Amino acid sequence: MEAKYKKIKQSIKSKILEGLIVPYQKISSETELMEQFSVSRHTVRLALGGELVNEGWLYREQGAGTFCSDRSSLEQNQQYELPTKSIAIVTTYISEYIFPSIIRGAESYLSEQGYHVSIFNTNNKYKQEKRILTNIIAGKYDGVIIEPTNSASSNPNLIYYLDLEKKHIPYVMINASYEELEPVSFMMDDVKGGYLQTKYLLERGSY
Amino acid sequence: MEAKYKKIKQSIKSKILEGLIVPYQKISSETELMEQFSVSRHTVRLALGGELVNEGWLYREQGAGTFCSDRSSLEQNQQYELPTKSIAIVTTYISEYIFPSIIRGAESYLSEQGYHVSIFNTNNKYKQEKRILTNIIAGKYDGVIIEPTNSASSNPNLIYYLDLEKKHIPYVMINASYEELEPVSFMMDDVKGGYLQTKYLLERGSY
DNA sequence: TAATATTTGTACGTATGTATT
DNA sequence: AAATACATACGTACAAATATT
Repeated sequence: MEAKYKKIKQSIKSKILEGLIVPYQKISSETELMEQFSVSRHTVRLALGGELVNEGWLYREQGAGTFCSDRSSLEQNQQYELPTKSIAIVTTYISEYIFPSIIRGAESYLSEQGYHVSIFNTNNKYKQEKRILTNIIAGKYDGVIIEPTNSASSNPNLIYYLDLEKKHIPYVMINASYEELEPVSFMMDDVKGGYLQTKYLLERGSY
Repeated sequence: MEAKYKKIKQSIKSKILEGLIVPYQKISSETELMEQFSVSRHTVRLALGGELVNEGWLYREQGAGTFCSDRSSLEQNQQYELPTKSIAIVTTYISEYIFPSIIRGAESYLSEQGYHVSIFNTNNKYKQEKRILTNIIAGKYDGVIIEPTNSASSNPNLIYYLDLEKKHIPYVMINASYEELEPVSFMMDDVKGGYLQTKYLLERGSY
């Protein structure tokens, strides 16, 4: 570590680790560091602009100064939490006629409530529907609006719908209903329907 | 992205993403890059020595040269548990005018490729945008098409966009771009745009 | 083996631009 | 308006590691 700029880096890094520099605190300016370490500005910038910024120790604001980063959020990088509430809307084909109206109806209510909307299309294939359902059941979503695959015939994924019920994940069907299933099941396809179904979904979700 | 060194960075990054430069391949020397781009050595080093090395795109060996990193091992560390591929589309208001066209353009291509589309709306609020971005970073998605919040001003969530880059999650911006960000960044808002951006995203995703 | 050339690393100087205070 | 602070970009020189002759 004979390089001058590396000594400066280590000095600053140490102060951060020791708590002598705390998040959002302004550190010495480039000019001041030049004097403190008796080096050129180029060397100071070599020290500041490299890893210290890139690895999240410092951040710089042109005209303002160089500041200590708040690493608390960054260190939990592996621990990104899931968002608060998400509703999944599953359709057979996203480009289908029902799509825009359902989405608009649902979104106008959900956005008021601070929910997220995730949209999936099954391509009317059971395999995809299964994958989506298992994904939803895994716990990522708090409610489901679904247009079941092959509405008319029996659905091999019924077991997953039953799982939804077991997990108390409220769901609403559009354009279909299965006799085997107890739950909230409608048949609607317009804007008002989207809104009402969504509202219903959220009310059910609060038990 | 008017800075000379940023253009050089982007040029090199693109060649890596496009496969024109493969892992362990030696790239042009600093002297050659000086001539190719008609800039000083200082500017070349500004381009090479920053994020490109720090984020694992390049590695340098004194006396030998600058080489393309092998990122395959790095990427497998952030194991995607997803059985299938998902693309997230983030807009400010789902009901906005750009939404239907973007969705249709994107979906028409994505459904061919067997991808899922998830849609989020930020309500043009940083807090929601942050929640969505952290969710995406958590590894559920393989690509992002995003209309950034408050396109015009600086975005406090820039750090999460940088995280996207670190995690090598390809993303495309619509209706905005930030100078602080290197990557694939466009400005489009029609159906064809949605299609092209999506196609681009998938091609980038296959490195 | 030895000398030379190439390539990246460190460090200095200077100037101007841009953003903030 | 002026001062401060970081950003970009030109230049030079020499050191250190590697590659080539």
